Amino acid sequence: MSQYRDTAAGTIGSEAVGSTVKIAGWVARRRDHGGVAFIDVRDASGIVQVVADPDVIDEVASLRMEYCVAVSGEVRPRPDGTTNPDLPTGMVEIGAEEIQILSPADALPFMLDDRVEVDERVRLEYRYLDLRRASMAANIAARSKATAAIRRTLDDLGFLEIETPTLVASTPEGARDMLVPSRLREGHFYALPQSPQLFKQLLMVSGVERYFQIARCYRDEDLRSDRQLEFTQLDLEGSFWGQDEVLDTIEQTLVAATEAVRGIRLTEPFPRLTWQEVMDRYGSDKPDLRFGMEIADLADLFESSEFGVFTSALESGGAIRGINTGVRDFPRSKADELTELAKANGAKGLVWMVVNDDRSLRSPVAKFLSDAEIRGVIDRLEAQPGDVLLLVADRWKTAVTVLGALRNVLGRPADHEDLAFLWVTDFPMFEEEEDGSITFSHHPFTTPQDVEMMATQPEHALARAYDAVLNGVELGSGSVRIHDPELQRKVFDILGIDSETAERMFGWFLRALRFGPPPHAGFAFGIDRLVMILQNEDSIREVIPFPKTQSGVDPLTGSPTLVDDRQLAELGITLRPETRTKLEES
RNA sequence: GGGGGCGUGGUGAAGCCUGGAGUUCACGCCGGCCUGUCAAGCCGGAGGUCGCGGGUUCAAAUCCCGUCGUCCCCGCCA
Repeated sequence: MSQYRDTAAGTIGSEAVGSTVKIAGWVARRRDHGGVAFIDVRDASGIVQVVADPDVIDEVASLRMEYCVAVSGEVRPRPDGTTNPDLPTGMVEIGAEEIQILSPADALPFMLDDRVEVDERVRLEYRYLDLRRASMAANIAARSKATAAIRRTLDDLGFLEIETPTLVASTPEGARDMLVPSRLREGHFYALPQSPQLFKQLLMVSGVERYFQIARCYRDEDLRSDRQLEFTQLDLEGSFWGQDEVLDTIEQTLVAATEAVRGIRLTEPFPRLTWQEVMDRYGSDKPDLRFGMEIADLADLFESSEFGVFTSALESGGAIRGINTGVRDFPRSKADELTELAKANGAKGLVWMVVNDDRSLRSPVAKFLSDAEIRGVIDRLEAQPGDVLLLVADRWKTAVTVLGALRNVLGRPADHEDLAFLWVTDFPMFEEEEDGSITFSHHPFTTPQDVEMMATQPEHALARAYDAVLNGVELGSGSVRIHDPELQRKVFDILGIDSETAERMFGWFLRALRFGPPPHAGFAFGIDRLVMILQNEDSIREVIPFPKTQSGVDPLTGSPTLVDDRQLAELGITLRPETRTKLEES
């Protein structure tokens, strides 16, 4: 196998008894009994127990945790009563004949088992040690299995894997660009791609027809447990395609990745729900379908109510919606906490009700409601004694999103043992900004479902855009692209982008659309997020070997760093005075 | 930009609310004993500017203010 070893430690079983093996790896544990010592040697394949006599092998006394060693010896069965059923190699042990210390290790900054949760900053500072832990090694392996399965699937379907540039032109739309100064053109900047979007569309114009890429993407926005400055997407595009071909193909990659990582075969096709439907039923465009607690429309029950909060909401065109959160303790403090949460999500207030044994209600608003209204709510929400009901009367969007947020807080499973994939289709074409202006909800190259509607009632126009969702997490999105320059111009027009601006920003792309572009559609989903959930982790950082902290710092390498003034000079860059001052102060 | 949690020997925690000597527990580290352990065991030892700065007080890990780091969330993320 190599000069250092001929056998993988974790693969040694009873069938190897009697043979002489040479293994190499790290000292995971050392149990020194004086007259005999046990050394657990770990390599990438697993752990095997080495037994050594300190009187025969001098090295035993100096072995410490995480020393890198090579051991040769005879595989033998463990004596009766000393086998270890928790270890795949637990029926055997290696009687050491020679132990060679390949390299020693300093005392560890933290223990490499999963017994205690070490501060993440320290883990990142010594990430190479952190990655030796079984759970992290498993995450790395799972990620590799997932991408391999995706590549296999797409290769079988005839896709070409094609790289696109990572030094690209900055565009003012979308997320903040990560910028790279140009030395050859002083004062000019490249941007790192937020996605290969326009390049993959150009490849369609080029006649590629089936493209994919496992692409690194960059967005200079604030970090979260599911967001890093750089992340990896499966990016994919197909010519002569509509939505169905995209969804079917992406589904195959997700099925293959899940099977590779979890060993389970998902049921296809995944549920497909429209944006309107998931908003109405779950109050989110990325609903978690692992639990019910669906939102009910209660407006018709209160049309002639005496309760002003409800009637005024309805009179102003709003909605009254509610959820049944089931039987739970509901002290005043909980009610206050949920009300705060509702307000933080934009609601004016939250109506809570607890169903009494006699099917009356314990609620601050009970006295304003008629018996018929109370019966109506209980029936509509299929409430039983003890159930806690939550109602919001507000603008439709506010009512459902608030209840959606409450639903997640109250019902979401703690882990990702179960998997609930779904498609959300028929997204709105545009959404309204806080200042009332209109912006695209996907990206400006998305085909509208109805051109007429888009022009006359853009706020109600739907797009041929769709998202993949898993366990309440947005995996990714895609759309049927515009391949008609005239239609593209209309979309820019509605967005308030005049033809001069469009020409300046995307002229090179619009020109390509004048050379016989095929109809095409595509998708991209986050590999990090997918593997995170498949591996039952709550942070994307657990499946990224070398991630950054929330402030964008890598504690291992210290990046980002200051650079030499000479380097800045070559780029024609001077730091702003206020920046210099800030740096000098710190 | 905003809200919240955390910061105590190398690691993890308790102590903080209700101020009174760096106190405790587990892991690790160093030394010793030990021939069947697998989180080995037993005995002994070393190791801390309680993140940093300021304030209150006779006295601050503990109370107050600021600051830094980190995590979670809102904004942001076509």
